Amino acid sequence: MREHASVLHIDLDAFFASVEQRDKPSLRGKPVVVGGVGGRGVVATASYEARVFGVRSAMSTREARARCPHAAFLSGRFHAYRETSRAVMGVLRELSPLVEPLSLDEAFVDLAAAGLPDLDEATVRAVGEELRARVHEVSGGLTASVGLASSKFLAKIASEIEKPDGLTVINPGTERDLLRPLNVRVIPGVGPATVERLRRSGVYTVSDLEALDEHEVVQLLGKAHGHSLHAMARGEDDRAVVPEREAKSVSVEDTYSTDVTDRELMADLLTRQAATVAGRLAKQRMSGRTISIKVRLHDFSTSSRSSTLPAPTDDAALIARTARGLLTDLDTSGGVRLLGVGVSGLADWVQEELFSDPEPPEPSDREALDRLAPVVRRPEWAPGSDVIHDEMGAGWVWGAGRGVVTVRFETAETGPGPVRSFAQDDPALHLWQPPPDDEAVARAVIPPSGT
DNA sequence: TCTGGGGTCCTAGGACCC
DNA sequence: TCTGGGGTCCTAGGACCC
Repeated sequence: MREHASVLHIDLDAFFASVEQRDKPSLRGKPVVVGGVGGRGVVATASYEARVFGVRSAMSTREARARCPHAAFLSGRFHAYRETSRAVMGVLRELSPLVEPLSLDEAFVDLAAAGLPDLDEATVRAVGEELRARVHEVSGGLTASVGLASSKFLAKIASEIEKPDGLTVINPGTERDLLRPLNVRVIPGVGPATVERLRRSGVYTVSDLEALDEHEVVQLLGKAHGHSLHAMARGEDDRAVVPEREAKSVSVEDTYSTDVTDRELMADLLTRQAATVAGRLAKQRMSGRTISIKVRLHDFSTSSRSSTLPAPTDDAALIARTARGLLTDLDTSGGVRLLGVGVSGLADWVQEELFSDPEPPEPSDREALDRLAPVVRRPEWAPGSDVIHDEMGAGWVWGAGRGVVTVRFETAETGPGPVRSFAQDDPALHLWQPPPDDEAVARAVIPPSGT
């Protein structure tokens, strides 16, 4: 626990809707709802004028329309939101090097790293107010709510207290009294399922939770969750403000306005999503080993399937082929409302382990390969021992499974080359007859249009 | 015609290895 | 015939957050 209220949380009020009102004066003072406008859309943000009618985030757009038919329903201009967000985050970073964005409209700032002369209440309050003014300025008139406290958890609660367009400082020492009467739902990580479990144990408020000993909470909610909730109920939270975090996955998903029943169409949709994911990976100079699909059926039940490749890839064709292979596993006969493709297990694009294990063949191996004669196609390929070879160079078979063979190419002249994928039964792939005491070696004869 | 899209983290079981 | 005990990786699902 810090001795000063040096963690700042800032939250832009009704962010998406406010940007729309900023850019379209005719919407000012009127109910605005930003979100999915189609038949299966949900509300991302409602302006305060729309909230009066009971419109809330995550509500279906259908219901929002019923509650507030005269609101403006907009699908969102993420480019504008991102730009405004960038300007605001820039202001925060002028204040302290330790800024942790949580989303486009929210961030923590560590004032202990801001080089302030003092961190007493009057100082942090003044800093918070000045920040709100600066944000108003650079964002073209948006309002923000700011909370200041001795931890992330409490700073976030603080910013809610005077929302919108307000500022609250929770002074160190007063945290527990402030928390006790609040609903357990205020604790981060307590969602509907946890609320229900706690309710069955007669726990409604933070003070109820505080009365339980740690063992009981862990029993009820599991190790990690129980531990952190027990601590937070006591106002204990020593999580640091971390400025940069590496992405762990990249994914795309789409809900269709009507359920998809045609398997071929599903395959096409997955292929397109794979291309989108591959594009994002390439843009971030990342690649990943685990390919996942997500399928939501007509009844909203959701399944996922994943497959881990031997080496990271950002290749759209390989991601697509793997994704389509994973779909084979699932019964979609009732129709599908959502499909998604994701890649996780991310690595920087050029990473040593990509090339180091198993050892790529030495250039001299290439000559050895040339002396071998092709005979038959191989029914399956052995990662790590089969070698594929064509005019691009020599490559090891990295992965084989689910109908796909991945090959990593490398030559002495060009160095490490791409990871490419082939259908396991691709007629272009030929087995080379190994010498009597040599291990199995393969050769790929790839047409120019290959992969 | 209830219920988005982008993520993160945790759990639990099985495989596999030493 | 009587069978340990970790550790790590992988998969599937669930909860949660904005």
